[in-house]
Amino acid sequence: MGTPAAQDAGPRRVPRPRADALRNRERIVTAAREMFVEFGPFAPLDDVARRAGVGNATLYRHFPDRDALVHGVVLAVMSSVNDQAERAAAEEADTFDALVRFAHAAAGERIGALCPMLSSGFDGHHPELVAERARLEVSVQGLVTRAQEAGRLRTDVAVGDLMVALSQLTRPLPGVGCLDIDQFVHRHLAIFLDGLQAPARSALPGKAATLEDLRSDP
Amino acid sequence: MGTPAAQDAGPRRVPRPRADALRNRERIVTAAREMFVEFGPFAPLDDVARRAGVGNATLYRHFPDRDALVHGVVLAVMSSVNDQAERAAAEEADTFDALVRFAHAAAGERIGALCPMLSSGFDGHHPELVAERARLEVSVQGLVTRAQEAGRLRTDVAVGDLMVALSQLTRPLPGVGCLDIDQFVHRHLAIFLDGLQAPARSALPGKAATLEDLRSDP
Amino acid sequence: MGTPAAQDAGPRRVPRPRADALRNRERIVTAAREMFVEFGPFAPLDDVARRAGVGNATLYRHFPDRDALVHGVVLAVMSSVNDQAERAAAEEADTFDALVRFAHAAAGERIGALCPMLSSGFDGHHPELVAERARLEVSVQGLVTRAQEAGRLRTDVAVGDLMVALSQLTRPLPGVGCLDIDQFVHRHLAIFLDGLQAPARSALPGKAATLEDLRSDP
Amino acid sequence: MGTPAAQDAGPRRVPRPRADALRNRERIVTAAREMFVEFGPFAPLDDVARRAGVGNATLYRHFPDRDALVHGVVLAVMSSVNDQAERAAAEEADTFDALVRFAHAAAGERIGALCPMLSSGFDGHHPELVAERARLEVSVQGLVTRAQEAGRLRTDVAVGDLMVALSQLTRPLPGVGCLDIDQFVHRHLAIFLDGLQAPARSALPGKAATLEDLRSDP
DNA sequence: TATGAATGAGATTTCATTCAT
DNA sequence: CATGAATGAAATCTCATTCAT
Repeated sequence: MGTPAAQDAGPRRVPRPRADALRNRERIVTAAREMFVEFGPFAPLDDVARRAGVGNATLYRHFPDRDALVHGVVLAVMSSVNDQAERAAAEEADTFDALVRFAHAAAGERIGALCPMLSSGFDGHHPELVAERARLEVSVQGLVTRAQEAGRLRTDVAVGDLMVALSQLTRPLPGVGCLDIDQFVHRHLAIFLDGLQAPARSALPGKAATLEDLRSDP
Repeated sequence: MGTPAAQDAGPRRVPRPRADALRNRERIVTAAREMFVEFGPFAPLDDVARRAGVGNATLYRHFPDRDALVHGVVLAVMSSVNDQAERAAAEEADTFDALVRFAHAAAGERIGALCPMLSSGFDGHHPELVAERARLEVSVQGLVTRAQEAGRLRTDVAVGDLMVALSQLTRPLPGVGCLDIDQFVHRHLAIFLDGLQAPARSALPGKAATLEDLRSDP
Repeated sequence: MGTPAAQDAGPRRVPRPRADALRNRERIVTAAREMFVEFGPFAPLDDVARRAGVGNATLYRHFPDRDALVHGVVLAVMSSVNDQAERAAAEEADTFDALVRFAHAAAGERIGALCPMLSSGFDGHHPELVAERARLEVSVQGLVTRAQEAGRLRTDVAVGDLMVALSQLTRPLPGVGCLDIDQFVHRHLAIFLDGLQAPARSALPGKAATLEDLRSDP
Repeated sequence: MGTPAAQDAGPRRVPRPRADALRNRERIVTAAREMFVEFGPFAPLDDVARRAGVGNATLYRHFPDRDALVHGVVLAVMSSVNDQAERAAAEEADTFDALVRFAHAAAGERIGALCPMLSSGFDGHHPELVAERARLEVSVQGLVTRAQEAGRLRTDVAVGDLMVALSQLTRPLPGVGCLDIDQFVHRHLAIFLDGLQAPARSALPGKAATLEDLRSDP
């Protein structure tokens, strides 16, 4: 006490998570992400724990139930996707090329695996999720807006359309890899992106999907 | 034996299914199709039976296990889809319009629900399935070929590309209807179809998917 | 159809539970009652099922969760106790003797084992429970009232006092039979019953407990 | 070694427990006593530790397993009860009044919570327990003997009867406070004490319980 | 020493499938 | 043939206890 280190914080309140605990949490999220991509969001949690190399109860310490784990994985994927969006915006000269690069990068991040996770009990109002969505607003929405202003992207679509179709087209098929969908993903994405270029050949039914529409319970 | 009734078949060989048994089978397939669309291919079979209004053991009499039931549903969906393809080919003058009409009709038939079913243990060599695929060969393949020959469809895609993307884009989200995907399906399909029109704006990665590629275990 | 048996009931609605199912249900309740007496209301349900000689899932078919099972056991015990009360009232000449006989009989029925069960999630408003309590109202309340009117029972106690003290004094000690409480139960009950005889030697603190006070959530 | 400090003990033999360790032990026993009264003797030990405001491992340092903790709590309760007995004997003129006062005081000390604890693996021969029982012998046994010699207490009961009935009548109902038993405890105790006064109205079945009978494994 | 984290064993509950009426 | 009931295997989750910081 009285040391400089003790000044800016109360005495050992929230005593900084231990290094090994952080590493375990990381490993669990990684394992869960892989398992969910491969077997869907109902992969046995014991298997997730085994793949992460921890006991099952350790998993439950970090994530009290499946929904919490799904939440963690969704956050991780969204974060990666946002990273990709920011990188694409920064490094790509042409506005549509940036979109294309982002889309294929997001496919690589297995963004399609998010879809089935959203079906689980899911709190769309969780602060962390709201924050990550705000980041998405800035990055991907930016990509879309700039491409539209440059006349490179048809104006009857919105960012939600891009995200949903991107996710659907890249959704994995849970279970064993009979009919490996991955080999087709980038083809179909390319076709869809072609369809996104202005001018529109056909009038689109329905209304453009905004980010708000992607909220679980609006 | 020897009686007129026994002429075309041995005694009590295939004793012609009773009318109520046939109706039960039909109701089970219908119920299973709805449940699989709503909850995915792992919906509890007892629930399927309850929705069909029969006892669970009756379900098991008609379909010895889940795979058999999935098989039945897949056949039913493929059959409906083939019907739609034949109708579109017969009634639509423009070759690409026929494709468009077929695609939206197939989306209405919930073809996307097939995807997760293909993950189950699935015998791609089953005679009925082979037969239905042959019908697909004639109908949808015909739509594609004609549109390509008429210069209305880019030539670097194949029928497998259409079927897979069509299925993926229309896949339902299992669970409660948070984020109702259905409202977007036809939009995204329209965009994808725009992308399918010739000439191609971008070179497609990978190779075109044929019907053969859609076999579960190639 | 058209038979007399089919007249008074719609066609096979609520098709009368099967004999073996009824027997199983009975066996489960009996086993649970024994286990709860011996190990308390948190005895493993698998053990209950094993003692009943059925599979665990059979237990869950009859009683969806522990509370339902506890409910069933409580009903069974209350029913037995009510039987004892009616018999004592019918066969015993002296009004206080009837109370005494009932109390010891109820102790033999292990009424004390009810106490810890009431701690579980427990629906005091369940119709069956309400009915059984009404029966208690008639029988035990009758015993108490008559004894009081005959001047054989102090008038500053009520039926709730009797039931609670009777239950408490005869509560089993869960776990192995170290310190076998059973050998003392009837002694202490006799002393308490002595204290119940008029005239009161001491003023009682608090207010008399009615049957209403024994409702879980009043 | 050889230093003055090491004279009365070998080097670092029983190095006198630190003040904070003692305080922790105290807090753990208090918390455990409260939790056991409220939730029974199987309250999660992590919860006990949390209520005590210490880490779970600290609890395990002081009490290697649940039985050790139960042992500690039982000792604490017995000690309090003995205190009450000595005070009642010293301050109350009438011998039966002393018993009455002691009984109600013991009820206030939650002596009833001891009952379920005796079900746990319990070493009745532990020296500390033997010592505390000896103290009980002197204090409560003294109260009983004196009242009997004064003709104020029926002679067919023994101190074990008093202790067991007293404990049973004041046992708490674990779980949430539906049916709050506490409001009735002192009523029933008063009735029981009335029944304890001489002369006996009824012959008691069984044999009087001595302190020896309360040993866990006789 | 005190602590948060980790762990495996066990309890509850669900469900695909078989049995008996 | 149709049905309700029964079953075991597996999944989720809890908790007493040990480990490492």
